Amino acid sequence: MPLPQTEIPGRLQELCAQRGVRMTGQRRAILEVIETAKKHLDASQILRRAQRADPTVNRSTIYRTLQLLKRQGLIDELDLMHVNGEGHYYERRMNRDHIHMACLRCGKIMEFVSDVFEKLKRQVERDCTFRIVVSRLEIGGYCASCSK
Amino acid sequence: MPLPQTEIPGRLQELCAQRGVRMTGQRRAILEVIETAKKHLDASQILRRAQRADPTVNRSTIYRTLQLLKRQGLIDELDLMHVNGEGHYYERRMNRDHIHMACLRCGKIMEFVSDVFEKLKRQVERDCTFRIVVSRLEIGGYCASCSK
DNA sequence: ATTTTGTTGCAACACAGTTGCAGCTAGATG
DNA sequence: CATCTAGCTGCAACTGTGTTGCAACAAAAT
Repeated sequence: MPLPQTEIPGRLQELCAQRGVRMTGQRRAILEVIETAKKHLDASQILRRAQRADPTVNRSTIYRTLQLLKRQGLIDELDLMHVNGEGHYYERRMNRDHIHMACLRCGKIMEFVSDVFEKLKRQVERDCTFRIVVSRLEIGGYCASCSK
Repeated sequence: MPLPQTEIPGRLQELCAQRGVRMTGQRRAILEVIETAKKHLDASQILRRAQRADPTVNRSTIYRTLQLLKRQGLIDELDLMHVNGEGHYYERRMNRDHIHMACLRCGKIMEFVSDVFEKLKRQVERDCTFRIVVSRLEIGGYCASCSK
């Protein structure tokens, strides 16, 4: 079961600089949180963590920055099938897209990289004449331990 | 570009009866709206339309009924990439899953049925030992006319 | 006809996400 | 290095989505 590769630290800031995105203390704190997160975080979790580095960071800045990063294609927005609450979760965009599986019983989130997924996207682009910018495949069901 | 097949009218009510779901006037109104919808509707649109058949239908009943239908696997919940607002959209679950494509420029929603998608789901079930209950593939990008 | 069980409207609530604005700051300019 | 300006920020107030406790009510089992 292939896992998505991890990324170089500081990369997100570097990519922002390349695109002429103005860098501020608050944004640095937010990028740091997103980059070092070991699980998917929602806006309020990102806020709490970013405030540890910079207590002045405000809730609206979180939302504005998340919008910016989404527009820049640097992060992806997820629902994770709402197994752990409404609202959205965010993650650093990786080199390769991956599928998210959410266990409806234990709430565990799993990730999966697949060539078939890449093939499917190419098929959509070809057969539907559609230029893909962002894609999101979420699956809800039961993980190995909860299926028993 | 294959399209998802349409369904028999009244089917939703029939399926509810089969599962022992109690039928009320309000639920009939809501099921009717979902079944005859020609585009994806959100909760407030479903409310407004259901109230045309039964003006007493309340907002909470909409949300409670949508939850019920979701739990029963009779409808699917979509984000449609939030191209037309936050919140969720709903549609009758079809025999075959389909992919949703949302144009980030004109907001058009397209649907696509693919064997490769079915293959991908089987691969996930096999390789990850995951029993799929619900899946949702949404793609954002540019449609043929907006790509030009 | 009666009883049971689940559904409903209502009003109040919780929470996610947005916005207008005045003040501030990154980084461009000379 | 001082100045300037576009763009960012905190704040507070707001919008909209979805939830909940409760008393009244209605479906369907008896």
